[in-house]
Amino acid sequence: MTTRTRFAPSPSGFLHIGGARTALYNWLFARKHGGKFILRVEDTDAARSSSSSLDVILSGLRWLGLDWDEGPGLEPEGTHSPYFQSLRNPIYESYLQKLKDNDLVYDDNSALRFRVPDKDITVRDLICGDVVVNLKKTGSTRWDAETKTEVEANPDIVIRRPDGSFIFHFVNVVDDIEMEITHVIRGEDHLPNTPKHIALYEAFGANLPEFAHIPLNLNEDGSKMSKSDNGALIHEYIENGFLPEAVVNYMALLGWSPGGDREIYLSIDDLIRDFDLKGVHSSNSKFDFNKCKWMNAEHIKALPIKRFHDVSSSFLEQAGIKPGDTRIPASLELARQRAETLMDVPKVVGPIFHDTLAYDEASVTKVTGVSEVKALLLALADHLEKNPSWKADQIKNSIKDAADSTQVKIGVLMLPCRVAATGSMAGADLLPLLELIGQDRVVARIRNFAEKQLI
RNA sequence: GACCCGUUCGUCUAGCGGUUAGGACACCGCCCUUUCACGGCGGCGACACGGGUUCAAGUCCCGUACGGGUCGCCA
Repeated sequence: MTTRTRFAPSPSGFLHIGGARTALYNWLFARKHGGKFILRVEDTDAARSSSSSLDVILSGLRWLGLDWDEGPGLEPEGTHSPYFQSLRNPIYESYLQKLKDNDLVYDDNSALRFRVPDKDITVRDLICGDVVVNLKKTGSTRWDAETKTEVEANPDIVIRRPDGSFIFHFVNVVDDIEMEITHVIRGEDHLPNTPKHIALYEAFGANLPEFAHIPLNLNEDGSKMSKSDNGALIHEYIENGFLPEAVVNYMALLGWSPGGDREIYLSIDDLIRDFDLKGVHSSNSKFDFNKCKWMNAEHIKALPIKRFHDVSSSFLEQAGIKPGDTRIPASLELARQRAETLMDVPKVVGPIFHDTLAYDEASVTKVTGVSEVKALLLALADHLEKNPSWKADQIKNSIKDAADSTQVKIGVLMLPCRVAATGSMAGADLLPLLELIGQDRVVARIRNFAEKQLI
């Protein structure tokens, strides 16, 4: 039997990191087993659905590289079309009829309820192990959040609203049966729902899929991640210059481990090969944005220059650096060792392209503290101006000469030179950077800085 | 409140009854670099607690504490 997994988001308008990770685990599992990954839109709640909010999810999945074999956006969508729950009502009606035929549903104020069996139901979860629940018992009381008391409740679950629309548990199970899903991999928040789903499977006489409930991702303070939290939304990663492969790498390791020390997966194929539900934890994890950035930097360092160029171009353009500029390739080589995200790239290479520098205050203050700095810089400018060959090693010689003539160590000149020429004490390797900026501009900047910025 | 899941450095984790409890991020220090980084080396730092079982327990069992989840005509 072919392995079939699915990701079933509601079109909320956001692709949350937690949802993305759920999608990733389903995708990895399907790819590992040569199976199919199905995307299904759970839009039974009409009020929350719109095409634009779906686009956010689809584009986020595409950006991550999580391609689906059946689902929206495909032509044709697949053999179980449609993949929007709002379009599948006839299917739900026929399944409802099966329940009616067996007297398993009844009317309750125009809503329909499914008779829950009075027996222990065992969820055989691939990650959490066996979980046994009696729905009749646990459902007979309910916690009222407002009064903070237990109240009597009807354990039978509502599967259809008075307006005829179906409820999540029902459609979820029906679709998973119809779409021949073999492995239901989803957040642990669904674990308590699963006995209900199993009761429904049994009522339909359907075979159970395998269940795997993955732990939740929490904020750094242990609270539940919501869309307003730092790093919570996939499109923030897109905008902030993250590489999809780095985000995938980080997400994969947040709740799963291949065992051993391996962390960096530059190749998605390696990740697919190593991925295993057995390595998924049963405890929640906290999201560490810092480590995610570090991982992104690792991936940037390993990027082939061509692709680094491609993924950086939009960030360079935003900073007013034109695509065809011949200085870009050399600039990128300078930037790659320093960039944690692609947003850092224009910051690092900016001084090569722009003459108007925003002098960093702390850097200027530091330079001001160097004794006789103005005279040093003017002497440096003179030596650089006389340089016959504007290459990195020659530039170094000029700086050395300037240091000799002013009787300081070369190290003393480096910082003022850097700040004068680039605006900041932090930046790329200075000599090649100066080479790329060009002799006239470097000299002019140093003189200008000495006259205008230093009092 | 009931039910369910969980608990190894601050964080992500390795560990599958016998380990000086390993790695990574972050942090600190040193080296490399007459610059910024990268890199290298080192430091700090954890088995929630209490009972069992066992010659031996982070590893198995039971409690307690703590964290999370669920208890909808949301998904």
